[in-house]
Amino acid sequence: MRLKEQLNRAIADAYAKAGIEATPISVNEAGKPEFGDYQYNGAMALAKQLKQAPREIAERIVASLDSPLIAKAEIAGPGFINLHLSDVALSAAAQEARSDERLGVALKHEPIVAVVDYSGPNMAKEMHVGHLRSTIIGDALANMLEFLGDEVIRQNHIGDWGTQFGMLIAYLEELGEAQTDSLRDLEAFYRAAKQRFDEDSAFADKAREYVVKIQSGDARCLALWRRVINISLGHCEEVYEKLGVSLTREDVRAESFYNEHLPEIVQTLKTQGVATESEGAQCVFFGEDEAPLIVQKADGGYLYATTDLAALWYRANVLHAKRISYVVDARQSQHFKQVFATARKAGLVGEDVLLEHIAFGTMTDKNGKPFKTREGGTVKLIDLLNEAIVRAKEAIKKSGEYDEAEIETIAKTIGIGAVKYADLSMRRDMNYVFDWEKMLSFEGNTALYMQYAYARIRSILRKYGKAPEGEIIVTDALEHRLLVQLLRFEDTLLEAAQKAMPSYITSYLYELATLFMKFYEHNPILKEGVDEKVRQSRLQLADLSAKTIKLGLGLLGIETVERL
RNA sequence: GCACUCGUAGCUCAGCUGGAUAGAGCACCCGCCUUCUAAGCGGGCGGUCUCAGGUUCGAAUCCUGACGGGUGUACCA
Repeated sequence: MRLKEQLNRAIADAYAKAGIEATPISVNEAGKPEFGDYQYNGAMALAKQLKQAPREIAERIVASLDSPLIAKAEIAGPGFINLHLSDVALSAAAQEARSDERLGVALKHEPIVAVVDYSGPNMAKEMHVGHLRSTIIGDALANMLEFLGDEVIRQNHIGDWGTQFGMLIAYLEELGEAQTDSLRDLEAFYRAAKQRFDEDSAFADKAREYVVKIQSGDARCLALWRRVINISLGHCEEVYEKLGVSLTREDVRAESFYNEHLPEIVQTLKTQGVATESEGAQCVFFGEDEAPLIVQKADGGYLYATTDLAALWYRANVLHAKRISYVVDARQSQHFKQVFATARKAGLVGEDVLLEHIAFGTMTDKNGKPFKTREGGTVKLIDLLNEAIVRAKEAIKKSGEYDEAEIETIAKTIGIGAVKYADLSMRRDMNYVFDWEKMLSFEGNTALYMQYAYARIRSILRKYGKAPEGEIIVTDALEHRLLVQLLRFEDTLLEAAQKAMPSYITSYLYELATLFMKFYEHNPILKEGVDEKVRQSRLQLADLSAKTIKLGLGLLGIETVERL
């Protein structure tokens, strides 16, 4: 239910009715339960304009306020309007939501094609913990947009093109082409190849020559290259599978895919005068103090920026995207700013296409330094995930009796859930220090808290065994708050999707689960002595809570289990 | 040098389309399992929201500056 939209409309109507000629501001969620559910703070700002006391203005607004959603509007302090929502209206909406697969969340009226570019691992190395953020934030964003009705095209812009591949295939050839087993540990393979490259100049020359050969389409080199890419992609898919990320091979649109378009991109930029030559390279300039965007090197080679421009053109003109979101580390802000500006200037994307860099902070080590692949201190992503599952297993064994299969499922669900939640629950623009304990914690505000709340509810519903029915009757303030929180789901989701902020969802879910836990402690459901109508009502509140938690976590890519 | 970003409780973080006594988790102290899962609930402790100005009826939130951390800054991706 779009609560804010409805309340804002009610306020706008009240303005019109009261003859107030001004654009109302938006209602806010109330800071404290005593202040109602929502508050409207627009009266104070009007005082000067209307030359009237703010409380009097508030009274005029309240007198004209007429909405079935609002049970009571009170004026407080200097002119706050505290809105108390109607339990009758909310109950009806909640019942509707409960019987709807989408929990009452409307599909967009005008869906668009939205491209989400995320994960983008380098094929020369294994994924490490630094790749976690792009992968799971991007996946969450894609899921949210898709759920809201957009046609989402996931794009995994893998790094499969560049100088390292000459080195890798030269080394693979040297080992003997049958030796693909040695690629199983890609990190070790990379290190060994690098060592050969650094120590033997003849080998280095061959590696460089192979780069050219791949790019010019030499069949044998291409075959070797494809072998490396395939195995490397297999590693990634293993991680995606374990992580529960929705990316598939269909979503891969590698750097090499754009290779053939690069010359025409540069040509276009040159023809339009967007790119000019400087020190032999083709550059796009922005300002005195700003380094240019180089689109073609002095030696004729193309760069990262060129590929991104080609990708942008492709996404806007072939895929017809109207929103293109790059989920990439904040360190590349300037790069994207320049690439977007260049694409616009050259008309590679239309004015009506939203280009956004969904920047996220860097994951660092304890010294505040970003993880580096070649420094040995890197944690492989697959190792983190496996460790999470092991620790989850230990925690499970302490707390209950499960059979073997159940242990596997539950450990994976809560272990992976913990890792993803630890990351998603923080604002994405924050840097943070990688910490095993934090990633693998099961206490407090973690995925497990929500998963536990979910399992508790499912247990009650299982025990009851039938579908609850009848009205939802609010018997106390706690139930009212739970009900309001449940109906705030759509507003939260809309904002999270619009701003690409998965942490809005985690905050929401934590609050919801907290309210449910309190409700659970204080308001018995199946116990003796509970009035039958109240029981039916509470069962429904519990049911919708479970469904909302499951859906919300699901959009974040976090699973639930029926029993914990 | 220039640009971007962050600076909130001992630690990790919410809150930042300006609003009423600034919220969680962890840690620490106390209480609650003979009835729906104690991975939980209740209570306590803990803050000059980095600092200084400004805008405003009202600033953790907006603007300017300083300080501190991180990052980027011409042919890597």
